[in-house]
Amino acid sequence: MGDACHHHHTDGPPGAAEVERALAAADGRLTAEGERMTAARLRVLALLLGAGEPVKAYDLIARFGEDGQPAKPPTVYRALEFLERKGLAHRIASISAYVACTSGGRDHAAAFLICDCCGATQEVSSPVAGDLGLVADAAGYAIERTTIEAHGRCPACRIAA
Amino acid sequence: MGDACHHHHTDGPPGAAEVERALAAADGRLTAEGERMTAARLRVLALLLGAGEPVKAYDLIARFGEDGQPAKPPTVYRALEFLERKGLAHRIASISAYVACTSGGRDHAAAFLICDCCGATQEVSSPVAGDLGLVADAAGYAIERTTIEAHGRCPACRIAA
DNA sequence: GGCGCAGTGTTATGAGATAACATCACAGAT
DNA sequence: ATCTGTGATGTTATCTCATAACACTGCGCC
Ligand SMILES: [Zn+2]
Ligand SMILES: [Zn+2]
Ligand SMILES: [Zn+2]
Ligand SMILES: [Zn+2]
Repeated sequence: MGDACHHHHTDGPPGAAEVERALAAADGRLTAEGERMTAARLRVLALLLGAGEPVKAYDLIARFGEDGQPAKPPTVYRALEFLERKGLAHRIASISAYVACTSGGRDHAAAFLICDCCGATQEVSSPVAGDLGLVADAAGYAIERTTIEAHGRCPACRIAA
Repeated sequence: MGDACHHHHTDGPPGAAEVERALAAADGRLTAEGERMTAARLRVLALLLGAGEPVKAYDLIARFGEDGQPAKPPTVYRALEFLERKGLAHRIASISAYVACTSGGRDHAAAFLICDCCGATQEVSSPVAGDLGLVADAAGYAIERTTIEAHGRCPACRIAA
């Protein structure tokens, strides 16, 4: 990101060590659950974690090969679907991008604050989803998943204006 | 819609008379505001109102001509952009579809309850957006627009299962 | 009547995502 | 050790969604 301006956000991409730890944790957890954390899935998760902000699917596809070779679209989309299903990544529908989960939980409703200026994105564990559930209940709807995204300016970009 | 099942929702498409009234109201309001409610814009709004549920952009394109002639994509996308800007229509990001606004207001944060079974969609004037605003404030974000969508089953489809 | 601006028409292309089918890896059963 | 079913991949092609670019038009304004 960083299209509109070039501010850098404070909680930038995590260091390689942090990424490695997160990858190992994810690998361990899923393996324990009987899931197969394959090379492609790990690679996509590594790219998402390394970015620290939403990434477009075709950027993942382009960066997929360690040697610069791109992947075929289905490879990455399948990995994304798996990661999303397992709560390790989220799709941000309003910008058609994907981001690594930062709230750890396995299967959870997430909400996002997205800076349209620098691209910084924060996953907030939402009281919001709960509220939406109440509204839905009142209307008789049985909710299965939610998309909650707020766009605006992060603290840094508000100042920089 | 109605892909997954064929239940009919209660508040189906509004009758032609209702559509006409809504169109006239929109036309009047925008003209009063100095905006130009052109033929293409009216036509797209009419299609959205007539459907009474979310419609894909390319369905609008296909149905655009009264004689069965499709429109060119930019024609419809421009109209949609205008209608959305004026608060007469909304984009549902999670399904890439568009729907006529049912809550009248001019520029407002909307939330949606969407039935994945029959496609019925309800716009709820959201206390949710307010909550999200609070969360955003706490994080220092200045919110400009929100995307709030809940997927699940409508009352009718819950029963039909 | 010359200008500026908003809206349209048209062509082409970019960006996002999936269908379909062949093949492969692996765990558990025989 | 083989068989066999299931889940994962590789590969090709295609589909859906959306916009860039540029020429042209209608209209209010000076
Ligand atoms: Zn999460
Ligand atoms: Zn920012
Ligand atoms: Zn609305
Ligand atoms: Zn339904």
